Amino acid sequence: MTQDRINGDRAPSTLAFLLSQVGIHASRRFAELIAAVDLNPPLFRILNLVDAAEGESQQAIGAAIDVPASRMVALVDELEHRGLVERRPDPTDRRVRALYLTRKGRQTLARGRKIAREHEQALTRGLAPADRKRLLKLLQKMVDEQAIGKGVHPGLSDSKPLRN
Amino acid sequence: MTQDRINGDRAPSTLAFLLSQVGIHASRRFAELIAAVDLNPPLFRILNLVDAAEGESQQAIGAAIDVPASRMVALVDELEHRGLVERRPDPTDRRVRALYLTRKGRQTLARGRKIAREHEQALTRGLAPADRKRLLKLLQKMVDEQAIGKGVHPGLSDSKPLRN
DNA sequence: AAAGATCGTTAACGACTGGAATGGTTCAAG
DNA sequence: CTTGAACCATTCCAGTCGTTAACGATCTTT
Repeated sequence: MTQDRINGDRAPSTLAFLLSQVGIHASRRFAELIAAVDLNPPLFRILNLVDAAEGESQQAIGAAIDVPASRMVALVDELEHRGLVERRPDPTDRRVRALYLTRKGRQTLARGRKIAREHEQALTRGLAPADRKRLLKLLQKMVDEQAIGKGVHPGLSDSKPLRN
Repeated sequence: MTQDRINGDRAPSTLAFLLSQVGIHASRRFAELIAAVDLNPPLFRILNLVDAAEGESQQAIGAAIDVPASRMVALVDELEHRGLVERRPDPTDRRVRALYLTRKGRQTLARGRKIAREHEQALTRGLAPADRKRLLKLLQKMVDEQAIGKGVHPGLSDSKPLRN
């Protein structure tokens, strides 16, 4: 095979670039793994949010992860069709569709979380515990200073092949 | 404004999640900045590659960053239309379109690199030099162990608003 | 010389998103 | 009360992108 004679790595590899590479890799990989329970990152994220705050409105949850209302509809539809989440009328506001997890939803969420943990391990495999801790702190610091949103990022929902 | 009563951050914030957040943020932000010279990440990436290996074929360069041949066409078209890159016939293989930077291409590349440096600084602002170094090493280690490709990731080409 | 790869290109299809417009509903002001 | 602004959920639509498949031209291997 024609070796990649082209030097794709000769660059000093800036932090910004590395961060992008690793971050996107992490996302993609997670998307692949979470597909095992028929979820994609946004869906999984929503399940988590609903669990953390049951009874909230779609938009409230959408706002928490920067997902526009119009998109939330389809996402929640999906979740509801699969019987993972329920839309119930809000007793105090008839406009609102309060979200609740179903028993099945909790099960799926639990399985998803397990996958997330495994992903975490796989990703940090090769890093000593001390390193992990350090990395965590450094990243946390960056997030704090960069005012990085906590949204679900569009375009990373599906698990692209990711040859590897 | 209705405070986001929903706890979007109560999660232990795993390394995987943080990495995704930060990485995607870095990509998005860079896309915004590089737009100042009318480039998007893939285009900038290609410019860099061509500079590093002038005279290479489109596909060779595409392979180096995991961009399929069919996509390279449009990308290089764009670059060529703007007069940043030239397609020249390859003296030894008439199928090949060897790529070369134009004077203007070099100028734009230089400007893009400056932007990249500024982005790097902005991103790591708040991190002590020692921290930066450590972070760099840790990430590098992860990349090595994860066999992460050096591709340009689809879906992150344009600069979405990224409220902030 | 023939068959099988390879390069660049084009066309077609499908996937995904966000914005605008629409009922129904609530809330605040007068 | 009554009226208008703000708000929730939903539908529709349009623009963006990227991937696959097929194609001619050209090289290479046998």
